[in-house]
Amino acid sequence: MTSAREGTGRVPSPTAAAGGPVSNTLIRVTRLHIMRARQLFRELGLHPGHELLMMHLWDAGPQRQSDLAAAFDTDSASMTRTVQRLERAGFVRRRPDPADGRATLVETTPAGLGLRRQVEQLWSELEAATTGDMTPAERSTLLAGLERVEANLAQGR
Amino acid sequence: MTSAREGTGRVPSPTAAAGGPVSNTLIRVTRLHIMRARQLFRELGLHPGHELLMMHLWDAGPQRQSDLAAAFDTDSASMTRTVQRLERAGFVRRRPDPADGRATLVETTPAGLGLRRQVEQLWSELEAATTGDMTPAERSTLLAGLERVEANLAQGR
DNA sequence: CCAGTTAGCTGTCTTAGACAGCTAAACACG
DNA sequence: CGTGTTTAGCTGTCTAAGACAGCTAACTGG
Repeated sequence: MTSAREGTGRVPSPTAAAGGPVSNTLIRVTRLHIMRARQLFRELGLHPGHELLMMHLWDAGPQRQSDLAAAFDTDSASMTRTVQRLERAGFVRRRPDPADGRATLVETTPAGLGLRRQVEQLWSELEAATTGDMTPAERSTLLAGLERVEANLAQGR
Repeated sequence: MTSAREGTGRVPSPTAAAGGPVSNTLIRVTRLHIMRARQLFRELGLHPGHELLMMHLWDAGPQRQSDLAAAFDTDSASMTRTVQRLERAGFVRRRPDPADGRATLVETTPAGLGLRRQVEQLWSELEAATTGDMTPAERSTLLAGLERVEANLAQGR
């Protein structure tokens, strides 16, 4: 492997750049992370991503579906069905927005609220499984790097 | 509303999830990363994940489906359909494994090979969009952190 | 009041992953 | 040699996500 980087504009093939690219590793890490999350939350009856929606509701209180769709950067159609699934599972309920006859407010049910402790517990376990062996300094370095990446990817959308 | 495109895309912070919210940030980064990848590869007719399969075939040559399933940590049924889709798109073909009558070898077609340059180009663009503003040192710090996380998550599966 | 916009729902399409059941080939062992 | 087991792959079914189109009902601004 030549340490000399070619300045000719040809970027070295990612496949040849063994172990190199962040994207590659990020994809692998992501896969593992989501698998672990799925495994942790499945026993609560939550599908991956739904725990985030529940956490949002716990934090922010009743929300209109349109706000939820915006917060999770998805489509109102997708959010409709996600909320329906959570409603069927008994974790959220909907009621008409008194301030706007078109809108519905989504809020947690008591059953959904009862999940909170467990979800937060599992969330901590997930975090521990992810960064458990890191020092606070290492963790915050990683976090800073991820936030750099986030800012990079968020720009130019 | 249907738009939701103007949303911040930020997944709300998980309560007071004590500790380092690496998981949270990872999820947000992942979402952005996959969206960018989708956007880049869509024009080639590749769905997210398929480019990885193609890269694997380019690097490793013809592979049995069972090996592909193992390499991508999925099951043979899913791999069957993924390969069928890529076959329908004309990027791979299958032929019986001469060494084992039960197995089929998956290999790139000329059309698939013709994609290689473009995929590698896009892959570089993705990498640049991800870490473009980082110094090599920062990039390798991030990579090391991600690999730590990968090792953490891989253990105990 | 009317036109245009917004909120939400439904239908349809494509993809993904999981799981079960099936065939056919390979293999191991008595 | 034959028989039973394992392996490779396909198909069907279920659930879920995301995109897109079309629709109704409600709100809003002129």
